[in-house]
Amino acid sequence: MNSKVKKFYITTPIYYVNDRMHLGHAYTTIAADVLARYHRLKGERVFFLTGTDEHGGKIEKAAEKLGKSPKQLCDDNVRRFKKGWEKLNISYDNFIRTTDSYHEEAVKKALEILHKKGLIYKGVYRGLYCLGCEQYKTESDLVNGKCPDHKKKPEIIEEESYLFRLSKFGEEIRKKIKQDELLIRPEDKKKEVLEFLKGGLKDISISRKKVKWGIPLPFAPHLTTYVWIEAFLNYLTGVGWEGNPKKLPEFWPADVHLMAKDIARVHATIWPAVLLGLEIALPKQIFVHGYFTIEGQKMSKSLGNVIWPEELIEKFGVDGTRYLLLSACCFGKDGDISWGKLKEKYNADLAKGIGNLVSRVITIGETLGFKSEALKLRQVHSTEIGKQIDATWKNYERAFDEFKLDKALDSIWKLIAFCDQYIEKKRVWEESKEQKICVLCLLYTISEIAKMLESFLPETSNKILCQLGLKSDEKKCVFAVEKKESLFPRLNSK
RNA sequence: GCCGGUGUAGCUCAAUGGUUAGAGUAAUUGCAUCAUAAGCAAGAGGUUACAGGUUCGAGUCCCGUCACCGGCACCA
Repeated sequence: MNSKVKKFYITTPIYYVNDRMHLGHAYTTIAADVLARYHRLKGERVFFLTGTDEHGGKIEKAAEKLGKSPKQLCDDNVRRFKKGWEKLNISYDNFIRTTDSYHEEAVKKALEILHKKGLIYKGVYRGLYCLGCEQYKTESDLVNGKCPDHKKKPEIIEEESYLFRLSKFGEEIRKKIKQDELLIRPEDKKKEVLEFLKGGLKDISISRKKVKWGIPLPFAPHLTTYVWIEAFLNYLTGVGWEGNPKKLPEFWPADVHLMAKDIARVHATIWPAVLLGLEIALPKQIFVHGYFTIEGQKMSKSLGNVIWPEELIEKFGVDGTRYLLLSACCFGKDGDISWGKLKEKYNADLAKGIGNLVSRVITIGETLGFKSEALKLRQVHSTEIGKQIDATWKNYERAFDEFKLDKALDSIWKLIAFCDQYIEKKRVWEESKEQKICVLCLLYTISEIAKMLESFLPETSNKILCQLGLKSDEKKCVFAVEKKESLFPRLNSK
């Protein structure tokens, strides 16, 4: 393997499989896919990891409710996740399940190491336990000192427990985050984490006595491992780590862990602490994106305002869904969506934007009989259109470097608008001396747009290149245009 | 309650303390007819949540209030 080629390792969180795939899962994963595709396009060696988190009390309970074994429940839901990712064109390199034996084996080794180093020690966990919920509660869970679900006062229970010396690493982690050795983006999330770390970290219990569905602790097999501790390790085992800190996978450290804001804090505390404990390099970056609200309200099943990814795909198509989610807001901030707004944007940007542009240019190309029409690239470079394309590539790449996915899309759409203006200005549908070269330049620009779209809308990108009948080498492009069906049919009122 | 964030055009969002607060979109008007009735252009649209303060100058900094969002460690 050529070590001079840059590598890019990106992860999504592993999703908890107690329920089906929702919009948040889809958003993170699509974003990760776009980034992975972009870096592949740049010729980098890319590894894109996603997967599922399958242990823990919640799964145990959900399975019990359905009369299934936990493993069965996981298998069923994993199938649904994978189907969803296939539908959305997610180009992951590995789908890890925390029940995979290679993961479990490596986790046990890691725990042994931490135990031997004294970073895991035996102690007692004291907590408020609600017999009704069969769960420990925090003070903030309680209403008037009682469990809100069972209206009962929880009991104080002590149980044998193994604790991880998280407290030992707080200061070191704070320094690394402050100095961007562990980069947390956007900036406000970094601030939030730093503020939290100021107060220091407490040791956490990493064993569970009452949860049976989990990885047994190697030094106390009657207890299972707390899910976070083992789940994080997927980022290592997913690229082939076998539990030896001296033998790290070639893709480690991760270039970026992508996630929603709810789990940013644990990723910025427990996970780095585990790595420091194992003396393994920290990931380079944690990138945190926001949530979607629906018409200003939190999405929730009880409000009945949930938008499922499948519904989006049905209405807007796969690429429509990918586009609408990523362009809905500034990547890294919260966004608000509604069916009305989504439809408006679909029509404006996809049907009337890229769809109509491709349609009109292809028609003109066909009318002119472009069955094998060559354009020498040097004929474009010095023109206004060539300059525009160069500028667009620059903006596009700059946006990607800063994870501004919405800005990258913006830059493409500016080029689309430029093409429409150009068509108008040159009146390219009319016969003239420069008509042919103008249309060829437009076809070329559209082929460049298709290349830029590959990361975001792989299917559309393909369809465009197919209609252009593009064959190219370093010096020229040859077009054999053929009109096909609309890229994004306009949606009418409904 | 504590910690952090957000609040800018009808909607989605921009704006290192420095011209007259900008884009896109929607609506309006004019032009165009290659195109999925799509395109181009123009005007209009603002008490920057509210109230005070610092400053020659505040959307930006400080104080307070309100609204919304997230986190608060055994749910993951």
